[in-house]
Amino acid sequence: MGLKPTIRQLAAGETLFATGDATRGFFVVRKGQIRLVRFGASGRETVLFVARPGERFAEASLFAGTYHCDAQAVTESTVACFPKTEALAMLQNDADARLDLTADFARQVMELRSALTLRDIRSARERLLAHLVAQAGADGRTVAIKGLLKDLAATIGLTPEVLYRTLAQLEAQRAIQRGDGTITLT
Amino acid sequence: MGLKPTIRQLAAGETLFATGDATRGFFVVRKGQIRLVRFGASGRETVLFVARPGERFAEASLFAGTYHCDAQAVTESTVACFPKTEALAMLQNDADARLDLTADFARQVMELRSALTLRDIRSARERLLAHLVAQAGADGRTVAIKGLLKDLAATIGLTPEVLYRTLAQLEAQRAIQRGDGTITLT
DNA sequence: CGCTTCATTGACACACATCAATGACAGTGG
DNA sequence: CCACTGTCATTGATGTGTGTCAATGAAGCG
Repeated sequence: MGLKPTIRQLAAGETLFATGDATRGFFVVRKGQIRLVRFGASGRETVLFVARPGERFAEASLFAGTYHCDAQAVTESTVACFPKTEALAMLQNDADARLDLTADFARQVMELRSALTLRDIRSARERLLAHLVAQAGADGRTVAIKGLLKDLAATIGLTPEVLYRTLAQLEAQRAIQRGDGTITLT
Repeated sequence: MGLKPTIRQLAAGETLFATGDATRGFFVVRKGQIRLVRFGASGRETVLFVARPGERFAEASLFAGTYHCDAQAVTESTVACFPKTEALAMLQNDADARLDLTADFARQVMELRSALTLRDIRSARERLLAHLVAQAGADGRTVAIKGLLKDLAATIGLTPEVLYRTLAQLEAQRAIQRGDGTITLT
């Protein structure tokens, strides 16, 4: 982005914006976690998304007048704020930046749809294999595991225990091979 | 869109494009269903997305040289084809069109993230209630059910039977009230 | 009227979530 | 340098919620 954001610190539990507030722009998490929640008439709250470091949120606020959910810091957090007016002006004027942003959104849409379709696979074994196939590198067989296994478990919608078990089972059946930070399909 | 697409008929099982093909553009389903699948080195296939009438797919192909998955018609289908070059030219020249497209992508990103977060709720009862809260109309209590209940079941990742049961249970507990095509939270 | 699909309810089994315990490992502080 | 602490990875035991199979009624449709 050719934009220079302002940085904002948030204490745990602090509110970044609330439903009905005039939109100020979109944000990127630098540190901590930001929860986007919506409250129903019954008072029941629904978590729409939990943004983690590196993730962008409230993008649609660029095209709306008010926010449609609340944003609260789960833990002590730092966020980069990209003002709406500047971002929109960039979309209007800067051809390269505009295509970048549009292309990035398009790529995210496909990624998210893949992730959602993956969740439709009930079996832990099949879901994990499908994820590995989708994440496989150039050779189509090797998958790099970046980060913790428990985080992988969360991204594919399994509990860590089930993931560990399933990995062990697949390895015992020689369907995969586990290396340091990598998994190879066989 | 100010674009006039070409229409294409597909027989059940017919392939619209395959992995590695040069990108021709993006598509909108008019009738039928189109499956986007990826094949792993092992031959295992992974369904990335099933596009239904009104849904757009292969948007990211506008920003890539080749397709990264196969598109096959599940049933006899009709798709509208929007050529890449024209679409990109329109994005360059027509400010309104590109803002529309970007806004639509941004909205889809948020919707998909909400849908994905919803899937993290294990309990059928809680997941359904969260969905209803998120979908509630202006009064925050009334949800219009467009389409079949079994389709609702699919979108929130439940089997139809479980959805029917959960709805009946919630109504018996007076947590919701069911009307003709509507559900009201109480 | 058959035929099809949807909505609904019942019965049952199993896969996954949950709780619990252990070892490995890194970081920390005395 | 060594207890101490915390987190992650791993495996075991157990229960339950959800999926699955099955049957029925209702409604739309040719």
